[in-house]
Amino acid sequence: MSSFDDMDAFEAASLSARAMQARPAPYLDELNPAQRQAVETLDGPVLMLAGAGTGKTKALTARIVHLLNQGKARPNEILSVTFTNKAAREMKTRVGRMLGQAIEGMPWLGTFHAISVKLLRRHAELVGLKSNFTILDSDDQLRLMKQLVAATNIDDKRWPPRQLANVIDGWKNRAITPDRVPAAEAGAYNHEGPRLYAEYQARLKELNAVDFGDLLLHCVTIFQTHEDVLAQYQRWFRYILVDEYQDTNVAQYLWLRLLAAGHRNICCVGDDDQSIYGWRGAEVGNILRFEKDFPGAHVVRLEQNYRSTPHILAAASSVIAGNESRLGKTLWTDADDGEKVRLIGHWDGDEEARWIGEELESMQKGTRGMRAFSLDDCAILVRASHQMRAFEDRFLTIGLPYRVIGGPRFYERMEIRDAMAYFRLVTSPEDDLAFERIVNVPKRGLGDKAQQTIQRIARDRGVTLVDGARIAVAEEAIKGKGGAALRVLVDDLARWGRLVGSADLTHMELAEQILDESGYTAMWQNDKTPEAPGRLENLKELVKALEGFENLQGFLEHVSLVMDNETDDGGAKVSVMTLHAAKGLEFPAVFLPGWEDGLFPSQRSMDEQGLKGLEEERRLAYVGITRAEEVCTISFAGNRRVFGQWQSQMPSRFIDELPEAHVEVLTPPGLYGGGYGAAGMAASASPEIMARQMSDIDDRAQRADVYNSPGWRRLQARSTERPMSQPRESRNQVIDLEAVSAYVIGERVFHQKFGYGAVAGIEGDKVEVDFEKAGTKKVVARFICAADDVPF
DNA sequence: TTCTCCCCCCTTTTT
DNA sequence: GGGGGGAGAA
Repeated sequence: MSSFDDMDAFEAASLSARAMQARPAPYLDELNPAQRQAVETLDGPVLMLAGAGTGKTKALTARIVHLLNQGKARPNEILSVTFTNKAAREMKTRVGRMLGQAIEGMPWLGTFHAISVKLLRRHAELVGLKSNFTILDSDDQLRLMKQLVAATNIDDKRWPPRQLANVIDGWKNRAITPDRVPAAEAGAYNHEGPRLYAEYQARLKELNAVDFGDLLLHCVTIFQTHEDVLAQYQRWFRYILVDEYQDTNVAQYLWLRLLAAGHRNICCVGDDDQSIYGWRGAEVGNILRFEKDFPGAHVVRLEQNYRSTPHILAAASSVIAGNESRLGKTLWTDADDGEKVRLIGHWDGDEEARWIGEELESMQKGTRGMRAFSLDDCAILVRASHQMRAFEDRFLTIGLPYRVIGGPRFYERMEIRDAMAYFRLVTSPEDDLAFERIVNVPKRGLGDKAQQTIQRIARDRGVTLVDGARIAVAEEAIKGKGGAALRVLVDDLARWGRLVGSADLTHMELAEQILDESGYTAMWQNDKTPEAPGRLENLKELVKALEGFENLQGFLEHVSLVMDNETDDGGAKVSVMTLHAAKGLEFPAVFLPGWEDGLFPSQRSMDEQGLKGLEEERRLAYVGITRAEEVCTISFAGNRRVFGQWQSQMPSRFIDELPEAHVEVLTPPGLYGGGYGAAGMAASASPEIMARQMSDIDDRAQRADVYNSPGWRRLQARSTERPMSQPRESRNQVIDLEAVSAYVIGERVFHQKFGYGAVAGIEGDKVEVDFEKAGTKKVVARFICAADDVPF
């Protein structure tokens, strides 16, 4: 039954081992010396420091194959952990391809979370859960937090429940249980953090539910408190492989270290320069500390890059060199030069999207002396998901096929969540959160008051909400229409529950029946809003997605772990995704739009994390650039809509860090030449841009002022006054001196974020300003401008 | 109870 | 430009 004693797996294992032993290991010949060393050093701890594009997945998969080939382990004795489902899938197919056969027998190749679920289902009772526990999504999690906060005397305006969720997540990421919250952090969330954390955990237990963080945390707890269980797995997992080690958080680190403690056959692969999940609790320290944790570890560095051209590599290296804390690697390649990294500035975000759209169209035919690219070869990587909409809008207008990866996800849509809540409730009636979600969806006349009655009854008798509702119906605690509707709902739930696993109908039919009989489908059919048809479509797709699973439970678990619904209907498409989602991927042509200070690097990251945040942003820039194989196009806009308001933007500081010798500035006519006003616009701008410009009130004045803004000056300075060949130091000096000398003490200045103020002192390239609202702050000179020059 | 309007705050990034 | 929450009306 369990994969532990899975005979199929065993069969597959011995089969493949024999098959591989019959002929030599061709996969080894394809490796370079460093990769080969990483693959062949099978026993003992190994740390593979693998820069971007150095073939680490290849090495990792070859290592798995080699383990099997050498008869070191059977497929189900290898624990192989990744961070994303995508990476897990990829590795599975690559191992299969290398072995020359489909590989079904690797049950322990998966994400930390997927593997943890598997472990936890077996040992749930050790942490007070039943093995059919539900996994809450962040939506449920937040609703639970809200309830807890509401029950406390806390102003949820000042202390948003979301913040509590972050605090608790942070603790879980560091494997801190409620009883172990450090004294220094007892003040978190208005001093209620630790108590609410304990309450939250208690509530989860009542609900027989876990959140994402719990999956790992519970496993660690089990390992720490039940030596026999731990020992069993230590013996079972003879070899451990970990991908993206730089992204492990403390909980994951403990999880791994406990499992590897016996034989220490652990191979971690990572790149400190690609650590981009610090906000999720990732500890780069884990990778830096590896040799201490595992004395005698073999460290292998993969530095030959097989992905990108030298220009792209040089640009990436130059940017990442700005970071202080790194192990340091030198990537090299023997590829031909190819295109320089292309840099282009735009008037605004719409213009940027328009240009990229047009560029994509011409690139399909081949343009600017480059080869032709298929849309599948192209990707647009953004910092924040809201940037994707501009591209979607544009691509829809011009009919350019695109695919959004990791955007608003299928399973996060309202109708899908509602439907899933029905399914959840039918398969596990104790799922109170699911009940709350659907009790009045569709409208059943069960408003706040009725729901409170149900809650009260349930709490008083210590039963689930469904049972509470049943009692309310029996005792007629809820009168009128609502009461009648509740009776129907309760009966329906019971009836559907009896149909689960029934031989008379498939789980797809059951799902359909639930949606129809509950009135949920009808609710959307009667809905006249424009999105209703789409929602019905999605529901159909949901039922269709059920086909791939044996039963409803299996499906629900899949969904909670794999939030994306991969449906790709052929045809070449350009991919649009966040930089985070792009990690581990590569594309011949990459567009990196929105390189503007505040957006990228993100203001928030810098505000909250300071230099640490900036360095993580810089690593993100590095990840972005290194996704490109042949062409990398970076762009920024002078103006952008932020929360629906036009705001002038300054080019990202990372742009200054690009090496000039490897960058080509693409300058469309009319942008920098000063002729962007009426004349230049008529010639080059598209009708809709003109229309928008015309509709902007006093746009003429605005435009004139933008010319004087520091960002605009910098833009101009960059492309015209100083040729790209000028050495970098002197360029920076020029800018800074320029900016500083522009101010005198006492002068009234303006700062994007802090507003108006008076210059109080000048120090290098920093200016001390007494802001009227924000107090005295030292700011970088180029972020302020004379008060008269304010761009609006 | 529900609907609608208005105001506020907001947005990193993901398993 | 958009969603959530509160207030007030049908």
